[in-house]
Amino acid sequence: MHSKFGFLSYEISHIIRQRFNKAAEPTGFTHAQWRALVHLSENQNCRQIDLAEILEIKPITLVKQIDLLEEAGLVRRNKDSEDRRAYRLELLPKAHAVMQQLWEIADAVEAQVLKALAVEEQHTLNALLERIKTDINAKSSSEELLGSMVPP
Amino acid sequence: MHSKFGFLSYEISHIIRQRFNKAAEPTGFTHAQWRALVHLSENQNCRQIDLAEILEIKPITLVKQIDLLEEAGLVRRNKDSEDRRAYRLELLPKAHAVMQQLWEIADAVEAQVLKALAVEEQHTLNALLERIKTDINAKSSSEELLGSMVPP
DNA sequence: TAAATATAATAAGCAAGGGTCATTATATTT
DNA sequence: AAATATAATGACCCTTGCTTATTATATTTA
Repeated sequence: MHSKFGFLSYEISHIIRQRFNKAAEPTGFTHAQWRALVHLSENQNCRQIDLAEILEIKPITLVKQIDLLEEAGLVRRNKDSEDRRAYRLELLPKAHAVMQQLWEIADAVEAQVLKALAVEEQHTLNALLERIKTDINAKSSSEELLGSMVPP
Repeated sequence: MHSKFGFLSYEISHIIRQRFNKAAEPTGFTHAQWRALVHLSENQNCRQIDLAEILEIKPITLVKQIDLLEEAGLVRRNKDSEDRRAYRLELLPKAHAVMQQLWEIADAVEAQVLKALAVEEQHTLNALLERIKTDINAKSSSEELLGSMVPP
């Protein structure tokens, strides 16, 4: 029998995104922007390219999300004083209020989705997923390393 | 500390889809069509609306996937003899050959992604996700039931 | 130090996956 | 018979992400 981890993880995360987007609709923010906000708050004043790497999306994909967050007054692009090509992303005060609201939605959606599991099982699940994620990241950076050692 | 199950499951399934789509590119099928094929093979001769419900997508979204699978000669729409509005979806012989090839890709991608976990841990992970999925399905059908008992 | 190369942000335009709303042809209920 | 519900689908839109190319700087190399 084949494993269905791929389908399962996709289906569950799809449900989470759908429910989040629906519940967050009045705020005007989507799950993708929410993800950017959370990672930005954990890496304040980073450059766009850094945040893109953290989010594992291409810089051009992030540009549009930042545009939206900037229009909404949650984020400001500050010129990097040391590199005139780059911007530093600043999380504005308004962002914290919005994020509090979005965390409530995110937590509620997640609790609903995970309610079939005991708290201990939820920890196990998260720990297993964290290990998968860490391993993937480690592998891709060792590949990058390998790539840089074998120039074209 | 907030749980990040939503982000984790999204990120991992996104990686799986990306890798699958890349590896399956020569076959001309995407992960969404692959998912439809697998669920159809487990529910042969069902109607489009049934398959859409199984896949948790809207019927109109499925229409396009079935169009592609039909063009590729993997699926045939047969008129339902009891309901002239409906089609029954038949998996053609060619589908089985293609699916064998796609299972190899899917299994390889999954093995790569899950390789940080011991086989036993992989089983635990799948079992936990299955329980989440089952619980969500059970809840949504009881909601439907409830809905039908309280007409608008 | 001038020239080649790399990098940060971004514009233009595309793909995949999914959705809403409306339509047509049947079924089912009233 | 008339009203309502349902299966498939057409027209068109959204979200998230991508590739390729451009501009303005930085950095490296010859």
